[in-house]
Amino acid sequence: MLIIANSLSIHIKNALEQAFPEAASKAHESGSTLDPQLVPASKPEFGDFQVNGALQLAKPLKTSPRSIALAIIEQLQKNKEFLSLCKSPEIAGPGFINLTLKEECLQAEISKQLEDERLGVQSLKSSSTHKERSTVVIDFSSPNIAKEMHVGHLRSTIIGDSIARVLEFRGHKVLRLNHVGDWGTQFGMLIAHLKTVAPEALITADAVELGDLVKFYRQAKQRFDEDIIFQQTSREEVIKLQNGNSKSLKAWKLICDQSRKEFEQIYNRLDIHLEERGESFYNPYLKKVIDDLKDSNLLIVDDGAKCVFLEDITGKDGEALPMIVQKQDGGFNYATTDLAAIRYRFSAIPNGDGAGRVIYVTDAGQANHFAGVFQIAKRAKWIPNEGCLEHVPFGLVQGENGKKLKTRSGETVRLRDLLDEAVDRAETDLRLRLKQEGRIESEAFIKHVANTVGIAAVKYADLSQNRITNYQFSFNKMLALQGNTAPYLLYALVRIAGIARKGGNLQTTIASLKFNEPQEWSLIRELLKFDKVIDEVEEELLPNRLCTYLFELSQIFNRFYDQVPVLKAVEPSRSSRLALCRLTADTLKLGMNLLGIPTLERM
RNA sequence: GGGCCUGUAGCUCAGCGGAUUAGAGCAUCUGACUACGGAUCAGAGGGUCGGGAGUUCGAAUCUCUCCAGGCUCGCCA
Repeated sequence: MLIIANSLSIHIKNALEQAFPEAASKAHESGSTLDPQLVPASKPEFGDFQVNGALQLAKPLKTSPRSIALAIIEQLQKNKEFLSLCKSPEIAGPGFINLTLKEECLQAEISKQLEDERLGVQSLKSSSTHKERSTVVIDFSSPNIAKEMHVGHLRSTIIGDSIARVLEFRGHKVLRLNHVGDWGTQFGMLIAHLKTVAPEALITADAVELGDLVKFYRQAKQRFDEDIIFQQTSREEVIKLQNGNSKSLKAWKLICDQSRKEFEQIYNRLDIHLEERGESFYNPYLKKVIDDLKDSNLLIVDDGAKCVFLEDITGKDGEALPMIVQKQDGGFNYATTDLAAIRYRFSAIPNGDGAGRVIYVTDAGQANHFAGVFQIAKRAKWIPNEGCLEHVPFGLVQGENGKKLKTRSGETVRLRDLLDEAVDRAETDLRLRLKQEGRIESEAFIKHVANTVGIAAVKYADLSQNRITNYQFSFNKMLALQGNTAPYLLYALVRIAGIARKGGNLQTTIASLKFNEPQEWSLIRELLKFDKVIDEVEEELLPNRLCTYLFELSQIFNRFYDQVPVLKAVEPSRSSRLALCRLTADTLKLGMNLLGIPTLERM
C-alpha cells in the first residue's frame, strides 16, 4: 500500500500548497517544502491515515490548526483522483485530518496483491541508481577455527541471515561473508602443541575430531600462559605460517577443514548459507594498509607500536586513544585485518568487492572497536563518497537468571547442544499432545515437525526481540504454543492448510471479490501493510519489526478464522474469504522465509 | 574517570514527535467448543514510561542533568 500512501501524500501536499500559495513559494525559495506529515493512523478508529502537518504549520501560517486543516480539505474536495481513493476527510482533535480509504480502493489493492508474487513489495532490480545497485556486504556469524560454535555466535548468525534475506528480496546484490577467525597467534600455539601431542593431525585429514581440537586448543592456551619456552616456539610457528612455510600451511589447512565441516553441519541445520572468507584472506593486504596509512600521514610510532590516534575518542587518561595496527614485534592484529577488509570491500572489482554498503553484525561490545576502525577508514579515504559503513550491534544472550548464558557446569553453551535441546523439547511436547488428542503420526512426521518447530522457535525468539537490548534466552518461552512465538505463527499457517485440505481451493482466481464483515476488512488492511514493513526493516535493519507484524497478522487472522466461517459461507463470500486465507498464508510464508524460518502444513 | 548501550505493567518485551484511555505476550481472574485443528477466541484487573528540568501547540519518543544496571577503554579477537 506504499504506492497509495505516496499518492495520497502528493495530493495532500498539492492541496496544502494550493491553500497557502504564498507560504509554499516562500518555502520553495528557502529550499524546503510544506510537509503535510502523512502517517498511518495511530488507531483503527481514526481510519487508515492521518495528516499531522496542520498543527506544526499553525505558527508560521499564523492561523489555527483547524482552519489550516479545513483549507486543506477544501482543496482536496476538488481533487477527483483523491476522492476516488478516500472517503471524505475528517478534522479531529486539535487539527488532525483523518483519512479512510474507500472500500473499492482497498479491494482493488488486495486484488493486485493477490496477483503479485512479491505481495506488493517493489524490487529494486528495475532501479538504475548506482547506490541502490551496488553490492551490499554483510559480515556475520564469524566463528573461530578450532573452536566450536557457541551461543555467542547465535545472534550474529540468525540476525545477519535475516537481514541478508530481506535485502536480497528487495533486489540488492548481497555478499554474505563469514569472517572466520582463521589466522593469528592462536594457530602458532595450536600447531606447536599438536606437534607434541598429536603430530598426525598436522599431516593427515580427519586424524582428529573437532572436539579433540577444541581440547587441544584449551591445553595449548594453558601451556602458552604458563610456559615461556612454549610461548617462544608458538611465536616461531606463527611466523613460519605467516611467511608461507608449506608444512605449516598444510597443517593450518587441515585444522581449518576439520572446523569447517563442523560449522557446515550447524549452518545446514539452520539453513543458512554464507561465503567463507576468513581473516587469512586479508593477509596479503595487511602491509598495504600500513603503507596507505603512512602515506596519508595517519601513522604514528608510539612505544614501538605503529598506531593511528583517534579523533574525539579518548582513553582512561583523557588522551586520544591509539589504535594499534602493527605491534612492537612487527605482527599485525585484528584492527589491521578489519581495516584491510574495509579497504578491500570498498575497492572496485577485480581488486575488491565493489561494495556500496558494508554491514557488520556483531555484538554491541565491539562498538568502540568499530567506531575506531570506521573512523580510520574514513580518514584514509577508503570509503567512496556514496559508501555506507554500518555496525549493526546486538546485546548479550542471557540466561533466565539475567546473567550470561552458561551450562550448569559453568561452560559456554555449544550451539549444537542448544539446537538439540530445542528440538528434543519440541519433540516431547509434540508426543504428549498427540497422546492427549489420540492422534497417530509416523516417526518421520514427528521428527520433521519437532525439528522444524525447534529450530523455528530458537530463531524466532531471537529475531522477535529488538536486537540492541540483551536477550533473555528461555526454552519454555520460545516453545510456548501461545503468545508471540514461532509455534503460534506456525499454527496459523496450519489452520489455513487445514481449510485447503477440507476442500477449500485456495488457488481459485476470483473475478469478483465481495467483503462485508469487519473481520475481513481488518485482515485486508493488515495484509496491505506488508510492503511498508519490509521497507522499514530494510531501512532500520530491525527484523523484530517484521516479527511484530507477522504476529499481529496471525492474531487478526485467528480472530477472522474464529468469527467468520469460510468453507460454509455462500458465494461470493466463500471464494473471497478463501482468497484472504491464501494471501494470509502467502504473507506468513514469505515473511517467515525472510526471517529464515521454515513453515509446516501440519503439526 | 571517559565513551557506548539499557531503564516502560508482577515477569519478558513492543512502541515511528502526535489525540479522551501508553500497547502486546506471559502470569492471574471470568467467559466461549455440533462452523474450517480450542496450539484458538471474547473479556477483566494490573503503569507517577528510572527521577528532575528544558525544547515544542504536543514528549515514553528530542536536549540537558542526576540515579541505577550492563559493555568497553594500548599491543587478544
